[in-house]
Amino acid sequence: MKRNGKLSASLHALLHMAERPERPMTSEEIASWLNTNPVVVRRMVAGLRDAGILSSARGHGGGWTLARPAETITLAEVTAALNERLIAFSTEPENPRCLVERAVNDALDGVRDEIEHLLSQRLAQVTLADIAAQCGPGVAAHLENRHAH
Amino acid sequence: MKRNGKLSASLHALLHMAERPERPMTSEEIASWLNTNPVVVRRMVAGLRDAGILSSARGHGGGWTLARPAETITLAEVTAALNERLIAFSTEPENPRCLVERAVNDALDGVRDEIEHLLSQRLAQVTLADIAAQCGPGVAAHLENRHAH
DNA sequence: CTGATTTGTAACTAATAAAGTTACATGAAA
DNA sequence: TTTCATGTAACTTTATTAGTTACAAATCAG
Repeated sequence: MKRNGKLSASLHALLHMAERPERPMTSEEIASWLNTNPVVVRRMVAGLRDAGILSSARGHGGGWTLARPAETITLAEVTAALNERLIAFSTEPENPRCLVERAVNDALDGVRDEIEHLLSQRLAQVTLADIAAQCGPGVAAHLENRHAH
Repeated sequence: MKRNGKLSASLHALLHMAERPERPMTSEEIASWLNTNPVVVRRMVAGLRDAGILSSARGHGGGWTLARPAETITLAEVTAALNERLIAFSTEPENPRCLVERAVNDALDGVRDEIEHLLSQRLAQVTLADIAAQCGPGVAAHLENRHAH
């Protein structure tokens, strides 16, 4: 998995699950799609389970399944469940007593809050089903070609 | 300097320069404000010089000065000059032949482009002078207190 | 019940990216 | 002509992230 690739990787996994909602998928399978290993997958999607987006089952025939229909899962929810900070600039003070630094960081914090809010709104407009539709109308008919690794 | 702290640090430095536009400030001085060292400062602000925001002078009495008034320098320009990517999620493909992954990354790329544009618009509304004004009306009268390290 | 299978997690290791450092060249002023 | 400053390349250090190993806990098939 690429660095800072958790959002992309999670969505990738969720979409494959959306294609076969009836069948639980193991961390092992998911890991092979994402070029990573099962433990990383479990760690990554643990938040999605806690957020009620996925359910997991242990043991024989276990694995991961969508906890609700793809139409009801927005990218905003997925993003929030991952606890990733998407806006990258730091506003940690280097010297808290400097008023100039404080003013700079306050201004940047304000901008970040606004932009995170806008980002969240924008991500809330897209569901997993919307992206699945973008895979092309032929995709549903060619399941076996979707992962030609 | 903190990680991903270049935007904050650069603005911090620029504001101190805006306070004394007549006097060139050395990389050494700036570095001490930012808790870092002069070479890191030079590297960081090189882009600001190239963008016409700062001018530099070598030798005796040299250093860095604002190339134009603080009222005309927006945060958007500063951000662009730093060549930092502020939206942090990766959309590098893990497996380019997977249509699902492509659809996910295309969607995310679209969102990122939109948000980066909004961010840039928002940052364009704020000038260095605006932030200086936020330091409080008393600041100009107490220059010596602004860096009580 | 027992063994196979799968998630859950802690602890550790490796890779990567970012900042810091050293070294030295270049240019300007005293 | 010495001192002070930027400019930059090469290298080192640090912090973060991903990857790995190891093992416990749960579930199901037989």
